[in-house]
Amino acid sequence: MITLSEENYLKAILSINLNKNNVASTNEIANTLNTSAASVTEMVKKLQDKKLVIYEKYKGVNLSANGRKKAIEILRKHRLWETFLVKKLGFNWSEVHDVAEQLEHIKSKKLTDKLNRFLKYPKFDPHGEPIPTKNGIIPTTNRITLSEMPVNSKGIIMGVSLDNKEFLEYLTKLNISIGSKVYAIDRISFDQSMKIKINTTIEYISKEIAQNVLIKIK
Amino acid sequence: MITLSEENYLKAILSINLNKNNVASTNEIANTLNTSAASVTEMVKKLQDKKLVIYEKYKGVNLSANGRKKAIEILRKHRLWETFLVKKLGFNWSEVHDVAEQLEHIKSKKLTDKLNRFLKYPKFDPHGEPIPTKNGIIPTTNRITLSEMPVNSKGIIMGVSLDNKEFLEYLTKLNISIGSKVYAIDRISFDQSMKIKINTTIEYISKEIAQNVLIKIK
DNA sequence: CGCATATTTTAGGTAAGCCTAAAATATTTT
DNA sequence: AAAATATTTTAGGCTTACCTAAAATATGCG
Repeated sequence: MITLSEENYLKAILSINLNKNNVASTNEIANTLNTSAASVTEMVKKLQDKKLVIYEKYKGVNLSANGRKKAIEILRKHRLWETFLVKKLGFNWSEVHDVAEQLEHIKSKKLTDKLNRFLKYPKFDPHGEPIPTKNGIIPTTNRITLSEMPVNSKGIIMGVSLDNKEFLEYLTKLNISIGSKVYAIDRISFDQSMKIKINTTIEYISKEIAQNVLIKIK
Repeated sequence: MITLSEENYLKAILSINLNKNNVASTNEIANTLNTSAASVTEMVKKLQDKKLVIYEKYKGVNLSANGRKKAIEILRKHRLWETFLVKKLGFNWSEVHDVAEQLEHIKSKKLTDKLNRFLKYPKFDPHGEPIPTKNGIIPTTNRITLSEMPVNSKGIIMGVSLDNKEFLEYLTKLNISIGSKVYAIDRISFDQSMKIKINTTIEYISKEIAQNVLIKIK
């Protein structure tokens, strides 16, 4: 049996893996989970005993095949539940994260399958993130971040890579949502901030925002 | 903040309260939760410090007004989730208990409200049990148990008072479900077992079964 | 390359929630 | 009402998951 804490560690390691594509360091995990480095070391040893991670002292942590499978299952549940909350219960995309964070730990394969079916096998969650398949594959999406968009090019908002309430609410205020048309007008080399057109409105956004908005180029 | 364990204790005390309408003894709680009497004593002290129960050494435990409110909220969530699982996801009534047992602990008032609305404000769960209202009232239902039914009287199955997989599957096998017509043909005084007619079929059921099936008399 | 700084691990401690065994109290039987 | 039995509480221990402080190791800069 896998505990709630263990699940959260696996999820954190997967998330670091996907975002930076390399091994997760002790400090990175500690920051992600708002815990101490010492606690991470301790837990990582436990996960290693359970063959869920591959770990070498001072060298960082990686998921084992089995650990990755478990982590992806949690991610799958998280994204299915977010979809349910938005599509069926009428939640706003900025308020679902905390609840999905609880729901993702519900243990029942049957429930996940039935939920998936009820939602008509969705491919993306409300933030535009791909929902992993039942057999643990995270569909790739050829998307780039807004910060990588060439100046004078057009695109469409496909999603976000950060599930943070303030961030999402700010996007809503700028009228940035999935499907919006975006045109990159200028990028200031000093701070990498950008001048963009969202649908028909001109907006100025910081590097931090641009890095977390996903675009499909036209 | 209230922990998962604390929630389970409150729920157990409420359940004993409702079924036997009196204070819960240490042993009763321990049996309900499959834990030791010593653990119960310890936890009950903690709940007393938090003003969730009223407890006097060797005299048993009762819920405080606040504790009762909390316990009823959990019961409400449990029954709403069971309704969701059966009505929306197509689970069988005998398989929902364990999953609902997990879902009932999800913390989000908004979620409960939206779920309730999504389900169109159901009054009863799939087992025929009344769903507590948002303000903590458990609607009363004038039902009797099958074991209390007079011989030679007619009734309709309204629900069950036990949420146990084997029990529910056995009922399904006997074709006993909510809405079924029942006629009490005979009761054997030796063991209180009964001969009944379910719709058009004659069946023999034990006292244990009869005590957990709820009937509305015609 | 060697020293300063940053990162990671170890050591030792805490709180929650469980346990068993023994002691205290309550209840039932004779 | 005293003895026998049942229930409840106390005492002492265990595991999980957290913490801080100190020690060990790795990294980066002059």
